[in-house]
This record gives sequence, structure tokens and C-alpha cells, in this order.
Amino acid sequence: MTTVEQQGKLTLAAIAQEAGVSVPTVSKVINGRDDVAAETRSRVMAVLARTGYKSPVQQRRNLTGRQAVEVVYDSLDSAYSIEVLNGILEAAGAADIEVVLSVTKRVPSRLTPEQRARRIVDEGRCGMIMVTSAFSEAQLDAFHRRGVPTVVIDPLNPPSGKAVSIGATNWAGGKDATSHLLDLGHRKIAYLGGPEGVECNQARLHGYLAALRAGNVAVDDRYILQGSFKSESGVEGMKKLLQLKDRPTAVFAANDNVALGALAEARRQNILVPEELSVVGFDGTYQSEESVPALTTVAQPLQEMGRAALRFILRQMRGELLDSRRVELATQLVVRESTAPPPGP
Amino acid sequence: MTTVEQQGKLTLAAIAQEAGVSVPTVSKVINGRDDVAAETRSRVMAVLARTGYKSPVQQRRNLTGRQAVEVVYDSLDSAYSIEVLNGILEAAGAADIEVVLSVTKRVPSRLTPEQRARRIVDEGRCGMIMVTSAFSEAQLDAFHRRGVPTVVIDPLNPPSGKAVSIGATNWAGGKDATSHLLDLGHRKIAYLGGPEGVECNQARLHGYLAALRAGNVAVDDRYILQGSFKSESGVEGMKKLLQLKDRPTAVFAANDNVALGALAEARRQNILVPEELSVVGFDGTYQSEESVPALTTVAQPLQEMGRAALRFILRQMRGELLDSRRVELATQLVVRESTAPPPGP
DNA sequence: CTGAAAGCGCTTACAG
DNA sequence: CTGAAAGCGCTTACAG
Repeated sequence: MTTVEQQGKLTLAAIAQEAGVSVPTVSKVINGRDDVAAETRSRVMAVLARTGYKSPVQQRRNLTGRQAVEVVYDSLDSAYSIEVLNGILEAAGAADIEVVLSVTKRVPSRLTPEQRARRIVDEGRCGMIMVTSAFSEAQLDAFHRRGVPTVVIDPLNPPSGKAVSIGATNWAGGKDATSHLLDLGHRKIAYLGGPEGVECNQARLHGYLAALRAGNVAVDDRYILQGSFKSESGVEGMKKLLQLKDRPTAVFAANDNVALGALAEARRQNILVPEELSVVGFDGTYQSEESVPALTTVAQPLQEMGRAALRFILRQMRGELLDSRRVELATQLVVRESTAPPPGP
Repeated sequence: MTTVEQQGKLTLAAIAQEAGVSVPTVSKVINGRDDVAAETRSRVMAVLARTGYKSPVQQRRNLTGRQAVEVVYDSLDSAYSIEVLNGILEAAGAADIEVVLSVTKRVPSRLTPEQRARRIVDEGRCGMIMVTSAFSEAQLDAFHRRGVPTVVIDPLNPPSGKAVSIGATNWAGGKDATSHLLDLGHRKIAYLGGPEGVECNQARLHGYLAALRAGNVAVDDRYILQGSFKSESGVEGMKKLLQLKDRPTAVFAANDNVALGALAEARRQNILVPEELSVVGFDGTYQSEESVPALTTVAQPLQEMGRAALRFILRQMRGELLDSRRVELATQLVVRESTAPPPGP
């Protein structure tokens, strides 16, 4: 067999010989420098992965510590984020992997993407999970070059080939929610949207549009609002909708927070839900269950998304080939008390 | 002054020059080899200590590998836990310390307290923060013996001398909430309690009792219920209270979740809040603000509690003496829409 | 983009 | 015991 595997000494020189390149070239690959041809890089990376090369620093670290995954949230401020986090923690606990958590919005990093990537590699992270996080292509690229598996859950920007992206079937979920309202007899259905540029919000909106089209209901632009994923946005949006001369009889909200805000505003204006107005949310967090009336919503498998993210890291660590760079887990419409047929004329 | 301290480069060569020996000799001292004269050794050690020499491995660890604090939650399932976590993350980010997060309820550890403590020390944690976590005295003792600073936030069991304990002024908060209701004219005030054995719940209950006593209102045992900190508990408790012949006109709930559950049940039974029933919560999470009616509550400085926990770790790392092993941060009554004078007879 | 060459910081083997 | 010399593993600067 090959020289490298026979003799136990794993040095850059051995890797270089095996890969048919020079020692400096291997060094560059390991340090994520960009002046290496893609083909050369992948050949060297393959040898590194196969032989399980560890830098002296990593070797020493492996003696005591466990593997750790870096989890980065944009912000940690909703039931959504906790549920995903619980899924990650559960899968990490089962695999005996540490979770190092950080939040970018509250504590902005002074480091460049390149420095952050280097730090994370030096600290021996086995992978990286970003949750609803805005990341630069440069950042993903830095992890990719160093061979750190990266998974993004519900990315704010469109998915990149450099990371695995996990989400739910937002389009299908949006379609289901809207179809449910159509089936109840609603024709005047509003979409109380989230942040305009965000992928998953776009997908939900297009699911809504698709359902309307399938139901032969004309789209009314006044019924389509943009906002944020916070409950204030539901309050504000609801105010606008209720000022319209031709009010909608149903509202599909971009997520549960927005739906709960809409519910609160309807209540303040003494509009009965579901008798006078139906409301559907998205997410299926515990809050949707506890509200009065209990919220009809499109449940995402949030914990499962967290678990899946960690499992993807594990599989990439083992060098398995992934069938797909983008995974969508199924949503499910949960009908509760906030939806009913529209009021008679 | 000396050469070493002027130039920032701390290498074996610099140490050797400073100590007036050769590089190999310094190397031997650092590696604990015994073929060095005692006098030479101590001279070299003195320079090493004075200059704070670190091996390349240590240097790199210091540059990139940061200190880490272990944060252990009992469970992560409420706005309360997120807010505390955000405080910890913020202070940790500011101090450039990593947060390694784990949850015990969902992922029970197979390790003994002793093994867990050993692992945490081996992994070089600079401290340990436990949040509303049940911990054994053995566990705290294991950390204590190894000199790992430990802070417990809202401990489930009574505080131990082995750890610093952080909480809010639960007793005073309970008293404030109840006094507010008394001031509004209520005399029939229920306490919708949390889990019976838990410290902070006990303190809130006793604050409630103290306020009643101060207001010359007799305690009615039928008005004091025990439950959990979850909203179902508020629903169940409210059902019981509303079945009483002599219903209370006001409810002080052990926390916001319970209060929200009470609000939901009142609504289901068409009881108007605050016209027919006043409700006060405890915690002051964002959920209390967003509910309809907005909840009057005793706000805890949850983020500040998280920040304080991390700051205590830092101070103990620096070897500072602590003035106190138990800290209570001030609560504040926030009056919103869910409280009003009792209905007339 | 690649790698020969120089260099860095530390360790080891060994002559004195 | 000490340190000059050789060596190790990695990185850096730069010529091609």
C-alpha cells in the first residue's frame, strides 16, 4: 500500500509525497490560503481526510477535549430559535459533541471573515451551524477551503454551494395554509408577510400566490404586506388591513409571531376570531398552541431541523458524500381554533 | 531595561540571552529534564516567569483558543431562559469568552458528577454557570475542589456555600405585586404558585403572605395553589379558582407563563380582565408585553442576571475576593393593563 | 499556481 | 552540566 499509511508518522512531508505535491503546497491547503489550484487542493484535502492528518496543535487537543460544533445565531429571540437550538443540543448530546454558541447581532465580532474562519479551525471545530444568519460568501468560502463542514438553517440570503442548507417546505406550507382558507370559503385572503428579502418569506408568499391561482382567486395587491417576523409587524399590518374599505376575511401570517400580533390587534378592535376573521400562522411553536383562540398554523419540524443540521455535520466529518446540498423537511398544517368559514354577507 | 521586555518577541532564544544560557538549556528547563544544574534551572525559571513565556502551542491557544465557560440549563423552554442566555452571551462576547451550552433534562449525562467535573476541568473551562438547574452537592463540591468558579442562577434547591447564587428579589417582588393589588382595593387575592419546593417560588409566596399580613388581610388557604412554571399550570389553577363559591378578584401568578395561562382560561370563560379579574405575573419577559391585555408583572432583570453570572466568573478567575456568595438583583413592578380595582358588589 | 530555498522556533544527540 | 551542531516540522517570500 501507500507509504503514508504504513509508517505512523503523519507529517506534512508524508502528505505531500502521497499527494504528489510539495510540502509548502500542503501547508497552504491546511491554512486555507487561496493561491492553490482547485484540483490540487481537492487532491491534497482527500489525502488529509483519508489519513486523518492533524496539526500538532490539534493532536494535542485531541488527547483531552471532545469535538465541538460552532453554532451561530443571528439573534436568539423567539420560540423558533429555542426549538431549533433544542434540536441541535439534543443531537449533539447524543453524539457527545460540544455546542459552542454565539450570537452575532448582539455581540458583533471585530474579526474579519478570514480571521473568524481561522480561529474556528484552530480551535478544532468539527463543523459550523448558522441559524437564520446573514453570512457573507467570503465567510462560507473560508470554511469551505479549510474543509469545515457548514450547515445553514433558514438562510437569510439565497443558499450557496459552499454550505448545506436546511429549511422546511415553505412554498408547500404557504400553499397549504392558503388552500385551507380557500376550502373554508374565503376569497379575500391577505398575506401578512415577513422581511421582504428573506428566502423563506418569499417561498411562503409564492405558495400563497400559487394557491390563489389554483383557486381562481385574483391577487389583490392591497392584501399583500411586507414587514418583519416580529409580532409588532402583525399589529401594524392588521391595522392597515382593517382600514381597507374591502377588508379581508382571512389572514395568512408569515409566522406565528406575526399571527399573534394580528390576533392581538383584532382583539383590541373587537373583531372576533374566527367568527369575523380567520388567522393562520407559520412555525407551530408552543406559543401557537397556548394562544386564545389556539392558532391554526403550518408547523415546521424545528427541532428536527436542528437535529438534521448536526447530523449533516457528522456525516461530512465521516467523509460521506451528501446526496443534496439543500434539504427541505415537510411542514404540516395544524388546524386549531383561529380559522372558520367567512361570515355571511 | 532588559532586551527581552523591549522586543515583543518571546522566544527561547530571547529567554536564553536574558538568562545568560544557551537555547538548548532553556528548552530542557521548560521540558522538565533533569540534566540541568539547580542554580541554572532557577535562574531560567525566574526569567520565564517574569516574561510570561508561552510555548508556541500555548501562544496559539491564547491567540485563537479562547477561554470557555460551561453553561448548563435544566431545560431551555421559555422566554425566561432565552433572556438569561442572551445576557450570558453578551457578557461572554464582550470578554471574548466562549459559551459551551448544554441542557440536562433533554440529554441526560451518563457521567457521574465526579466524571463531569473532571472532564470540565480537563477541557480547561474557566467557569461554570448553572441556570435553574438541579445540582447535587457532590457536583458543586467537585468543581469547588478543583477551583472552577461556579455560579447558579435561580437554583432549584437552596443555595450552597460552594457556589455563588444569583437571583432577583423574589420576596420583595412578591410583596410589591400583592401590595399593588391591595392598593387597588382587592382583598380576595389568590397566589397561583409554581413548583412547591423551588426556592424562588417560595420567596414569592412569602412576599405575598407578608403583603397580606401588612394589609391586615387574612390568608385564605383555598386561594394558594401550587403547580409548575408552565402556562398549563395557570390554566388548571384558574379553573380551580373559578369553581370556588367565593371567587378571588385578583390573581398573583408565580410567573408570566402561569399568568398567561390564567388569562387564557379567564378568556375562555368570558371573564373580563381587568374589569372582573386582575392578574399580575412575574418575570417581565417580552410575552408579558405582547399579550392582550398587556400583563402587569414584576420584571426581573433577566439579562442582567446572565451578565452578572459571567462577571462573577471573571472576578473569581482574577482571584478577586467576593463580598457575597448570594446576590439578589432588584425586581420592578411594571403596571400595564391587566390590573384594575375590583368590580363593585 | 507551484515549489526550491531560506527561515523560524524548538528539540535532540553528543562532545567536552 | 553545558551548549555547538544537526535536525524536525512547519511557514514564508519569491522566482519562474
